[in-house]
Amino acid sequence: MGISNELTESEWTILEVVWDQQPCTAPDVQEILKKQTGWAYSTVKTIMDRMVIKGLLKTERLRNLILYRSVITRRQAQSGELARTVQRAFNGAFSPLVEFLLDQNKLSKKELEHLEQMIRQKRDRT
Amino acid sequence: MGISNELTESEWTILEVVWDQQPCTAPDVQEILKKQTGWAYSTVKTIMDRMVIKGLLKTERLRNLILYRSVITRRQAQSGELARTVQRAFNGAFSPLVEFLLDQNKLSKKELEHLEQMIRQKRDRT
DNA sequence: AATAATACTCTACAGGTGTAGAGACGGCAA
DNA sequence: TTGCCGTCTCTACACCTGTAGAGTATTATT
Repeated sequence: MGISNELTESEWTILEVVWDQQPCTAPDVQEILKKQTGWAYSTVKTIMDRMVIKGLLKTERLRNLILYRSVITRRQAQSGELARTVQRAFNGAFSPLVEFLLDQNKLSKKELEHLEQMIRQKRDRT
Repeated sequence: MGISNELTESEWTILEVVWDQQPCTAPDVQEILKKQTGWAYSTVKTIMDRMVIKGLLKTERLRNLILYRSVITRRQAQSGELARTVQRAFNGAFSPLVEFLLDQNKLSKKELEHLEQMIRQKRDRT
């Protein structure tokens, strides 16, 4: 069913780290994000614990440590985010979204070629 | 520069109506959304006034009425939403997004054909 | 064993969002 | 002119999110 809740900016930030490092502790995450965000330890910990409550992360105790893991994969998160965007902004239809991308010149010539190839492959196999 | 603030679900809901009806009053919008959302008049009005403060809507007085208009176009809103999604979930790269769409089989055969054609056109002209 | 270091827990608070009731105000109908 | 109706304004409140300090517990060090 994918993920239904919307992820906040902070949650994405945390998840990126967790996906890379899991299982990991809150201090690990804080250390890694220190430079990028300037968050204090309690900040990171609070967000992570709230994410556990929301079912975004799960924990396991190891001695006196708490190890965090992500419940959803990066792919699931991407999928969810995209689905919501498409739902909200493009009224649920994917194709207009792609047309929109093309229209806005968001893609380079190389990317266009690449895509064309992918589409052809896909099409031939459908 | 596009729109920088993120739109909430409610704001999208309101904007959809305003884009269709502008200039329009808060009671207009409330009436139209009544069935869909069940929002009371004050709810609609409050959201709309907050949107004015945020610069999403603008107002004009006509007699004792307040007429609302959208400051941003639907296209700008879509663009902003998409940009944010791509930034957050796909690390800023558009191409992986489209590949993702293809991978997930989000597009029908017809849409694929259509896209292929569009891409070819685009490519030839770039 | 005493102390330092580390990680965890509790509590707090400001600002944003969803939601809306109650009251004020200005035109229009009787 | 008086009252009613539609519209607006003010105020409120609960919940979520960002942010973090202070205190407590547990482990490691000397």
